Amino acid sequence: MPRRFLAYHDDPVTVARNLLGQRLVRVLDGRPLSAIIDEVEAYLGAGVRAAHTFNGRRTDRNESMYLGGGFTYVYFTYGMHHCLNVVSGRPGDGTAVLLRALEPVEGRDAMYARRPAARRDHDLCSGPGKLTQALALDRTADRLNLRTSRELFVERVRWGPPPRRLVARTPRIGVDYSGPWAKRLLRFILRENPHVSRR
DNA sequence: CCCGTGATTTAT
DNA sequence: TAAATCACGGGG
Repeated sequence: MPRRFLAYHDDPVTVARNLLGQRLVRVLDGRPLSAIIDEVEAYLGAGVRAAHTFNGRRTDRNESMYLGGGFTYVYFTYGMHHCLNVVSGRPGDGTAVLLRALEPVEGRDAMYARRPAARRDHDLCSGPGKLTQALALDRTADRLNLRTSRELFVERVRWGPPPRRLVARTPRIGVDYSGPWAKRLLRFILRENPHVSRR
């Protein structure tokens, strides 16, 4: 399976673009669940507000963000939700890409079982907390190496980023507190698909 | 609109 | 040590 095609050590904007349209695979009880990556956000690292690594912050929670490209950073927030990031850059950079929405492909029945509130396919993974619930990802999935893990990895659907005309850019969701950085167009969406967050 | 829920961060 | 915050989701 082609899973070493992504240059995870690139900057987070490049990694974000390259992840769009690729297939995220989660193996659960020996069975693959898979979904196309439709919406991502880039988090630029230590110098930039809105990043968990702002000001070089380094704690038990965000340690994996410094591991360098290809690792996972899964954090717990609002007392009940987990969010999945793909770490980018070089070790120490503290940059990452937040996965915000997926289009379910394989194992939708298993996803519905974990997402009682979902009524239709586009409810399963249309948000960062929803997709971790659908794919059974929590802090135990933090610090995984996507290049070698057999439980979580990205499969190549296409070389390189999608054509630019198929990608929309907007400000990131939920970072209004971070001043001028909140306006930057760091959210990337595959155009014309219903599987995005904030429907 | 508002609230749950608890780890992390920030203020005192 | 106490209070506020939070890269959210679900139900009105």
